[in-house]
Amino acid sequence: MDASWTIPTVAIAVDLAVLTVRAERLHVLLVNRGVEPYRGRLALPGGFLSTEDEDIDVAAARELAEETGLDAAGLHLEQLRTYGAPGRDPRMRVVTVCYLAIVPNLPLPSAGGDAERARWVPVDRVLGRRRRLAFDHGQIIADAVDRARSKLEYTTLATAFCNPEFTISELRRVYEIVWSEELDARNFHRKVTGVDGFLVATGKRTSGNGGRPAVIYRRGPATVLHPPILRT
Amino acid sequence: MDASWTIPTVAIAVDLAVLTVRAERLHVLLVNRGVEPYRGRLALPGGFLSTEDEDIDVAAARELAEETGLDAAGLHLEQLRTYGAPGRDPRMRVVTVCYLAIVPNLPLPSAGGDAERARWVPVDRVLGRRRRLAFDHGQIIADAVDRARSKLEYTTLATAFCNPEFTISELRRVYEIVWSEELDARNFHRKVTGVDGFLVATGKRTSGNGGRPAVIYRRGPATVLHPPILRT
DNA sequence: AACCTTGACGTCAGTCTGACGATAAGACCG
DNA sequence: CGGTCTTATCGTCAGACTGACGTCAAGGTT
Repeated sequence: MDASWTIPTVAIAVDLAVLTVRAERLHVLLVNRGVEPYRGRLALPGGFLSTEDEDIDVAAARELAEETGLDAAGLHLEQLRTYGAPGRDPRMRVVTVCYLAIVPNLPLPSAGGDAERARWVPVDRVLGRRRRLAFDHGQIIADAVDRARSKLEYTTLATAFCNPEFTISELRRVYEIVWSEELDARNFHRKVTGVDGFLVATGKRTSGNGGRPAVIYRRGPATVLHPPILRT
Repeated sequence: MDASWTIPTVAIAVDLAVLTVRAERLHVLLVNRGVEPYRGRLALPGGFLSTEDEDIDVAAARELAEETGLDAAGLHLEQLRTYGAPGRDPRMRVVTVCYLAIVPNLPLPSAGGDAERARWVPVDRVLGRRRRLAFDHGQIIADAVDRARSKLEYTTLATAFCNPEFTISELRRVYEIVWSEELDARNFHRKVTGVDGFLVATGKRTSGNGGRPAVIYRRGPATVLHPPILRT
């Protein structure tokens, strides 16, 4: 470090891996890139900091709102990892702070600027190398799915895939689809109702679905699962 | 975003939360800051990227080597989180990518440049607000300790606190000290020897410690614990 | 040799788990 | 209206796991 050394500065981007369960499959939100590099390829939604002073978490929430039209408040949004290998963007040095967002199966309000290019893509179609994504976004999605899968075991994250009110069956379908594994409905019911603060009964019941009406729950105050619900 | 908008760039720093167990307590490596801001305060070791092209993971390994004299190869080094609130550094906008390093209880080779100012500080003295650290480093240490505590449950991370060869008692002391919780030696022995690929016996035994010699183990190929070793 | 210390292994009751049976409560269909 | 299908909820039971704790092994110390 000689006397003429100055602190190097780089561009900071924020990318989002937005996951949801729809049509019995795990999906990730992707956009078609309209500009070089990787023009025409699918990519994670994201962008650069809007100003030099923007908080990173705020930038993530802003991008989520811009790309999905959803308000970040109430949705699950957590930092995933930062990807900073040189050369991952051919234009310039970019360090990307990636976030994992979990949203219920809501219709994307396709109004708004960038959101029109956004679409849901099944993750197995992305991870199976059927499509090559822009940058290192394939790896990022793999990391995001790994994180989500393992957090289902130890936290109440699964409720973030559900609407505010949901049944135990809906919650079980989340586990089954994210894990790609069938679960016994009776044992699952016993486990989730046994965890203190996981589920809160609303008193309401479903109707009209054919079959015995299910009790409708809301997510409880717990954030970690004691005991955990482990994969086999 | 008007036409004159240009991509903002910020300074990227890499900070390290290096944890070890020594003298029956969990310690974190801290340095005395020699420059403003926060001159004279304790801070996490770290620094800016050396060049605009340096990989972030490489920068973390380089800082670890510079500050501890240890070779990052063989040590546990994982990304913890990125802290990017504006104003966390009063000089300029800095985004810090933090890493969690776990090292065995080795004497710090105090040779080398920055390492002379580095010292081990018990984490409970830091977290108890007994000392105010520079920047948001107190929060970062709290996050690092949380991560370490919870990874002991589900991964083989505890072996990273041990020398390459260790006994089950030494491993148990790691759990007890990191968790601040006493564990039954007999049940612990049963659990760790029951996990496939966690421990590999070397065939050697300890001697001269007073008491029955202990079998010496080496870490096995497993990285996750099935079943986990849960806190109460 | 008696005793202390630490490690390794056993016992046992209570709990949790997975596999699966039984019942409840609706829709659908003749 | 009763039979049947579907889905939800509750129960049963054997095997695995857990925590609490006893026993023996194998070295030092006095």
